[in-house]
Amino acid sequence: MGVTIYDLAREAGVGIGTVSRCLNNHPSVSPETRAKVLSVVKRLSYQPHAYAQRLASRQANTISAIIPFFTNHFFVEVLRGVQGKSQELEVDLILYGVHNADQVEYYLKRSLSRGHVDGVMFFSMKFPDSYVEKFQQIGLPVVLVDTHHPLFDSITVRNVDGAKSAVDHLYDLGHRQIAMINGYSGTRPAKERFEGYRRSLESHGIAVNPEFLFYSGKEKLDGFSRESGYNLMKRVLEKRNDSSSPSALFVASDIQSLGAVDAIREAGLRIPEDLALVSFDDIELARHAGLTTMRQPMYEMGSLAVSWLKARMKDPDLSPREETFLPELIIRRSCGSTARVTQSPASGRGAMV
Amino acid sequence: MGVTIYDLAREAGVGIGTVSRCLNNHPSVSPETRAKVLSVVKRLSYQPHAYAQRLASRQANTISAIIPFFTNHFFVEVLRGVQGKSQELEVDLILYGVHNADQVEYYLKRSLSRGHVDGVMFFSMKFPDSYVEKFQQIGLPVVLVDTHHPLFDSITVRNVDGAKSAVDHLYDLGHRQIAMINGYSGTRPAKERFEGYRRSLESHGIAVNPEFLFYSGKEKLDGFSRESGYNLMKRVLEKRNDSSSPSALFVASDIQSLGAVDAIREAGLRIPEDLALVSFDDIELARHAGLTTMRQPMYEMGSLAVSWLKARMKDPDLSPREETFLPELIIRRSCGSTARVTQSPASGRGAMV
DNA sequence: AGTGTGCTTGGAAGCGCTTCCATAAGATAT
DNA sequence: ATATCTTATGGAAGCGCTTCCAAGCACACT
Repeated sequence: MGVTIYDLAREAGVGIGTVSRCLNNHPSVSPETRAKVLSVVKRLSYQPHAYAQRLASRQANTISAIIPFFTNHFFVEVLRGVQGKSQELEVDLILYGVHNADQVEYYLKRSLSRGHVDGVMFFSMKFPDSYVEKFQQIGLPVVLVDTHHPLFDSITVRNVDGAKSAVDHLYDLGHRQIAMINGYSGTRPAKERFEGYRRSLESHGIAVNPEFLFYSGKEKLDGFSRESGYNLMKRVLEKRNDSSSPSALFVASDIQSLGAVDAIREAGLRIPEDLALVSFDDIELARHAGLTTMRQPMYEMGSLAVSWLKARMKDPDLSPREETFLPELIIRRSCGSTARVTQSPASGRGAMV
Repeated sequence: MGVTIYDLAREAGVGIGTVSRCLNNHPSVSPETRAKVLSVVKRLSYQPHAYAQRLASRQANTISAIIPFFTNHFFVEVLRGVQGKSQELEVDLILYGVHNADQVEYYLKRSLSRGHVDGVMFFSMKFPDSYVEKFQQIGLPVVLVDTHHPLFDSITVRNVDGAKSAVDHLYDLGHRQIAMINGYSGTRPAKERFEGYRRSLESHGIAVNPEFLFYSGKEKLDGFSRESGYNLMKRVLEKRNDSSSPSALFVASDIQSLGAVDAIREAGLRIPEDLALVSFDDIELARHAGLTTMRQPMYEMGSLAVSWLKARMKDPDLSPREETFLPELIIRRSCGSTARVTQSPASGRGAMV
């Protein structure tokens, strides 16, 4: 069906080796021969057979990304970075979107299939221990993003420092009664973001008030959902009439913050006058909703993952690297700060809150 | 490096043909032999070499999606459908995200590479004429989504009918002065959505008032952007003090609608009391912002594209099919209708407007 | 015993490349 | 003119699989 290098060789009156060398820019081909072959290539509109190349050259020029799919916008943004860099580096990207836990194993197995991909990026989930050894054995490069394992490269965000900055910001605005709404306490982000909260308060000589801590249970998305934010906020508001009530809230994720906003409005309270809010992630909705939040450099993380993977493909014996990104405080209206940092019309405006 | 079927054959004391047959569930293998081989497969933790399989079997079991990347949420949702179905059908999905026009050709060429992919999905952009013939020649299946070409399968949305429903809805709510904010007039969506607007008005005996038509220029994203919505809305408001001013607006896209909302709030007007709004797309932000809009069944469109591609891969001589999806009216607060259709907490609540 | 039938099986051929080795043809040195 | 080195080339081998053909075997039927 297709035109092969044999056709090219016959047509150009040369051998297949020469044709191959022309196609791959091998130096030892005379200019005339090269020109002759390339003209035939054009004339027959030859297309190389990707899998034959991959089989013969023993590399796939393809990487896979195993990523929880579109549960929130964090991943969209990360994926953008991954895709951008893959393209720049001219590798194919196979997308494995995880919707439920079973799929993780399936995709890992699939990636493991010899020669299928040259490397794997694994996002935001616990890398199953049972597969660590398999990957090591086969020597298939792995880069972890937003998750960690000592034997693999990993790119994470500094949740502790980020959370501390968020709470510091509320403190600097004069707040002393700062509550926290968190996700499920068994998750790393929840633990680390609480730790940042704790450190900020302690550094200012404030003791953590257990009454001010609101954790979600081990529910859908580990509590990092709009619903959980809504429900936890209700509980915060119930306690409001007690002796000491919080004047500000640090919410562990933007998506929860959105739910919290709903609950606050229902109660007829104003943000930030009655309750100031700072959250975490900087998903797209946060910009729209005017949430002050800690931005994770998502695009950069995705992009870096691809670069690292490529590096590791070249030199598989590199020892594991780690990179941590520091979240950046994005000031919008929900915190009540007058110092607006972001100035673009789309973020400066943005509806309500 | 890896375990091959030769290793399996030697180890199990059978021939390579038999091994291959076991692996592929070929019927003519005795149960004992099969069991023996499979146990060896497990013991050596054999992994097939994807590209060798693909080379030998002459099919890639892979499809590619060429898609404008994350310019708006339409594509995220479509991609979700594509990914979900690909997984169900066990084909690999290569993602080609288009950021600028040059990449289209590059990706088409890449997909064309013999044996690389078994089919291509092409989204929301004009399929370049120069490539039509090439795909036909090679016989590589193509499915078009949100765009059209007579020689290929295509899945589109009925913009005209959708726009008509949107405007009908405003009419039913009592509005007679209905303006329209549109994207760049050279694009199909802009043309078709205007056509629906026109038909609705005419069916109610209302003449189209040129003063009520606001088109963006050929700017970024063909005017389907928040900025353009903001700017056009400003122009609408400037004209507001004239003799007859619109009481409602049909906006050609949610994203423009969001900009329009910004402008309306700046002017101190209320939605829907002073100005009712209906737009098009139902991106995620629309739900949050409480926009009444025409929902496109994005997930379904993506999913169907994969199904069709698979069908066409089986039977390449199918004549081109077309499917059109009818957008669905999603009533939220921006239109002022009291008949709430959507009741889920996340959509019923949702901030402002 | 002879012939046919259906089920299993082994392994060669072939998918379209890359790569290596041998060789031919010049170019340079002796 | 001969030896030596370079440079350019042809094509076999091999990547790991699928598939097809030939053949072995057991059994049944004349």
